[in-house]
Amino acid sequence: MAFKLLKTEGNARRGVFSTPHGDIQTPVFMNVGTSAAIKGGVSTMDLREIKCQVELSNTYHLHIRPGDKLIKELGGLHKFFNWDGPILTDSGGFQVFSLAQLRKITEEGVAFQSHMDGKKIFMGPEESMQIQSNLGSDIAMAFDECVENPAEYLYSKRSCERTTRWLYRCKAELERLNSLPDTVNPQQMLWGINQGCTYNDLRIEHMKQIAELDLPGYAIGGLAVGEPAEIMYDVIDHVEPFMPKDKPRYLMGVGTPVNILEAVHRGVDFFDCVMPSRNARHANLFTWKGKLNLNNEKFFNDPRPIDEDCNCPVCRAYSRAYIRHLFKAREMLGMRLCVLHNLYFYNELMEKIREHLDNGTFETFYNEYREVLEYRL
RNA sequence: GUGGGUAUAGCUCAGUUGGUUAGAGCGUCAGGUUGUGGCCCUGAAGGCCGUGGGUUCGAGUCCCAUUACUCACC
Repeated sequence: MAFKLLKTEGNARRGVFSTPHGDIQTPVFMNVGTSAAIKGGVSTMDLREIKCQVELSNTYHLHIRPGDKLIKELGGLHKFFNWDGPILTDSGGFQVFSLAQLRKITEEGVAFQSHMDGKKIFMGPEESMQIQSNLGSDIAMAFDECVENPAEYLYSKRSCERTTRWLYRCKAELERLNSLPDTVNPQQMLWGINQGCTYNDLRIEHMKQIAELDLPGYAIGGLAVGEPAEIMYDVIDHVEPFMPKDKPRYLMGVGTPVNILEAVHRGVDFFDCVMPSRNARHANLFTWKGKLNLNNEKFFNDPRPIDEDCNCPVCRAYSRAYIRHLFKAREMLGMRLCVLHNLYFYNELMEKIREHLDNGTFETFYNEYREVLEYRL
C-alpha cells in the first residue's frame, strides 16, 4: 500500500499507487458511480473498455439505499457490482452538506434527514468508517465538514479544527474495524481531507495538522464550490508544499479538463468529477478540439463521430447525427453512448498526461491544450 | 337532422365589467452544470386570437353569419 513517485516535471508528478485490488497509475481520474452504478447505463463490464482504473462510490447514498449491511452480507462492494479493481468511497461528508435536509452539526457528528425519504440519520466519523468498512472499498475518505463558500473566517477555523479531531476518530475507528475477524477489506486505507475554505493560512495550518497522522493519502476538499478557478488554483499553490511528497494528493470533485491539467501542473495526482457523466446525460461532450453540444441543430445530419481523434467504442461506431437522434427521441442509448465517450475522454486525457510525464513533455502538452479544451465547437 | 360546447404559440391551456406591447407550462433553439436525484437554473425565437361582417374612440373579449372539431338527443 504505497505510493511510488516515478518521475516529476516541475510540480507535476507521475506515480503508481498500490491497493488491495491492484495498482493505480497516476495522475488518474476516478469514474464516479455514486450508487454503485455509473449513471447513464454504464456497467462495470464497460469500465475496462473505457480505460477506467478506479471507481468511486458514495457512503451516504449506499447507506440509505440499499444499505451497507446488505452489501457486506453479499460480500462487499467489489462483489456486489462486479468490479475487481480499486474502489474509493467518499465519506458522506459532502453529501450531508449538499443534499441532506435539516442538518445539525455537533462535536459528535451530523444529524440530518435523508434527501430520499426524510428519514432521520446520524453520521459521525465512526458511523462513516463503519459504513465504508462494510462496503469494503480500498480507500475510505475521512468524514469531514465541507464548509460552504463563502464562509466566515472564524467558522472556517473552528470547522477545520473539528474536522481534524474527527480525522483522529476516523483513524482509530478504521484501525479497530480492520482488526475484526469478519471485516470485508482488512487492508482498507484512510485518506485525510484538507479544508479551510479559501483562507490560505487555514488551509496550510490544517494541512500541517492532518499530515501528522501519516495517512496513506491526502485530499484537498471544499474547492470548486462556486469560487473562481483562479482562487482554487491559488489554494492548491499554497497547500501543495505542505502535502507529503511521498503520498498521493487528491483534488476532490474537480473538474473540467483544464482544471485537471492545471491541478496536475501544480502537483495533484487523483481526481474525480461528475462533470463528464452529468454533461453527457445532456449531450454535452468533450473532444480534443473543444466542447460540443450534440443537441445543437447543426449536428442533425453530421455523419462524423463525436470526436474524429477519439478511439473510444462510441466514436469507432456511431455518428453525431445518430446520437443526436437518440437524444431527441429520448432513447436511453443516447445517454449511455455519451457517458461512455466522455469517461473515455477523461481517462484518455489522464493517460496522455501520464505519457507526457513519462517522456518529459508534459509542459508542452499543458501549454498546447489549455486553450483548445475550452474551445466550443 | 336538432340542440349545446369549443376554436388564442408546435402541443395543452390562461386571458378580469371591452382599455398600453396577448401570457403560462411543455416542446423548439441556445447557454450553464465541478466529493451526482437523469434534477435543476438562465436566455431567446415563436400568435391575422378559426374565417367574414358588424357595434364601439377602442374587440381575444359584445352581436350576426360561416367553417372545423366535439358532446347529447333523434
